[in-house]
Amino acid sequence: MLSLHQLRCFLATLEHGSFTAAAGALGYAQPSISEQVRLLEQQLDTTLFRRVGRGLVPTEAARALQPHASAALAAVDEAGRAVASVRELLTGTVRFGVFRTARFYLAADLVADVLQRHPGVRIELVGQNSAEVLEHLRKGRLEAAVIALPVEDENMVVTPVLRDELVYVSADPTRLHARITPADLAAAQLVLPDASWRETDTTRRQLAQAVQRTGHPLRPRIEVEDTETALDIAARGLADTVTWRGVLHGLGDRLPAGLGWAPLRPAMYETFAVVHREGELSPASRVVVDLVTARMRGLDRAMRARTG
Amino acid sequence: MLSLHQLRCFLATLEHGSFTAAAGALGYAQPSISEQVRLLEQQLDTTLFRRVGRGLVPTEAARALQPHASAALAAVDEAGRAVASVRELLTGTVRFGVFRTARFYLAADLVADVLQRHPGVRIELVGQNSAEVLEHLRKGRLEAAVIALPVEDENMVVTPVLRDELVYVSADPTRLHARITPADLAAAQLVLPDASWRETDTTRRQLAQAVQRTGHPLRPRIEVEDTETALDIAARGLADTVTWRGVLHGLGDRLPAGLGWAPLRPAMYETFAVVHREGELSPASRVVVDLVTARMRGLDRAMRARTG
DNA sequence: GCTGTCCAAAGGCATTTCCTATAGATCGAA
DNA sequence: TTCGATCTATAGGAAATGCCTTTGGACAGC
Repeated sequence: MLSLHQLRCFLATLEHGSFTAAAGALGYAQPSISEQVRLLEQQLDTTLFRRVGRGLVPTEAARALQPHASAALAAVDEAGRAVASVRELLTGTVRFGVFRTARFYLAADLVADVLQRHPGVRIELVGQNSAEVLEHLRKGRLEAAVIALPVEDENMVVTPVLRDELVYVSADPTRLHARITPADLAAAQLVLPDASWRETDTTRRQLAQAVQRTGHPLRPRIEVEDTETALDIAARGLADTVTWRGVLHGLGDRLPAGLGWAPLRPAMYETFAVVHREGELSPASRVVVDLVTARMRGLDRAMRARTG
Repeated sequence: MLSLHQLRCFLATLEHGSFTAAAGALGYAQPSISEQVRLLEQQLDTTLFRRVGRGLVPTEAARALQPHASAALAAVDEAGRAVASVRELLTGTVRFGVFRTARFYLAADLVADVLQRHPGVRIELVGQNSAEVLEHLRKGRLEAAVIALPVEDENMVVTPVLRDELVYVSADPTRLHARITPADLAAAQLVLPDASWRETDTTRRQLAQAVQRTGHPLRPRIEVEDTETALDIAARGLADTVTWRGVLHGLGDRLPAGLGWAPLRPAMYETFAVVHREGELSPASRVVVDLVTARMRGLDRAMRARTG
């Protein structure tokens, strides 16, 4: 089969006009070049140079071959550069898994950070739900992610980065007394997000367990997909909801007007962790992992400070 | 150094999703593919596939590499086809050496013939002069040619194809008596072509030898480069000239009006031969050699018939 | 005719390539 | 959970390839 090396030797010979000169240019001995070109001629079943006296004269076939040989070498060159560019994070796509409500914690700031450091890259933040993201990690479709614990997989490196607390949210101040108990939750008219993931979502399961201990099922009056939709509905006074303090913190003044919150007792926590498979992480993922870790931990400190 | 084989293995792996499948497709054992891809990763200093469980997941680097790898393989493929196409005479350039006045013998018909049989080829008919063309042959810049004898080179295959006779040409009928002798030539006002080649041109040398035997030098009154110019001048009555019967034959009714011709005594002949180096001739040259041989021999027969 | 230059051929060493066999890991099904 | 099928990684050996040095032959220029 044709090889790049043969083409290189051929082009050098064409350029320098002799095997000897080509050998000099490429740093080989003359017979090596001679052999490579002969092999090429044999494989192409044609004569590339007429051996006349002590010189070589390229044939028509050689002239026909030249541009394509150059193109092949150029493509390989370009290939190396393209890969290097991905390796150096100059181009390419960075994929990172996130839990559904990550946007309230990381917002666009994470993306801005990455883009500022690596202006050429594309970013994909993928993930509908922590369980789904974990599955992607297991299947290798994602290298790293930030998701809610627990992650029961010994092949994963799990780095907890933020502990958040579930709070009760209502537009009615009278319902925001000091301690909201599971019994209160069971009695309340609730709107809950993550309709499609209610079977696997860890928040749902925590809530359901706590309420069920009171002898009642968790039966939200309204189910929606999106956290913000749930908050909007709560703001209209149609139902109360629960959400993470981090979400309220992240929304800031974009929180629908009129909403207040109160802690649950016993408190319910969710821990988010940066997760990736054991072994080497690609530079791209490394960058995002570090940024996310730093941001989430900063947020964690900020929220604890406010509580304290 | 990056090799095509590595790229082939890489692309097959990418396409089939596993080393095993790629090996099956390429007809190798699985470890061979595995090794080639590992080598490629090593040389590119990057990971192309994440080994996850029993499958492979291409990385961003792999996606960046793919189009360039394909381009390289395509270029090589194209190279092979281009060479094959030259080999099969579908395209490419046919270079053929001709003596200066060949156009009067072969005219455009030769070109038309070649083009009709091989519509893709380019044709170059090069040559200022037989001596110059012979030199090109010796240096290997030309594969084959049709030139005037003698060719004193034992490495050349010489095939005589046409014998032509030098004739005296004048616009004055009184000077066209039956036999033009060297003495007549010495006395005549002559216009001769091939001014630049008078030292090497075989016609000139033959003429000069014959005239010098009469004790006079050959001193043409006028010298021009082109045969047709010489004939034009002769037609104006400014001087007489000599030329080959084949030229008059080839010009046909494009011969300037008013010119007549007479044979020389003793007669002077020039033999044209198809000449090429010993050994294999490229298919392209073979075609032209055969065509020229046939045409010139046909012309030779036609001219002898007219004489007889 | 002599000399320097170039291509071709031969022999030998080192590397690469490819194979088989096997071990380790994982996934899906029983 | 276990078993079997499937895939990758590794090891070791055989074959092929690549490259070198040496040498011979042809040619060009002095």
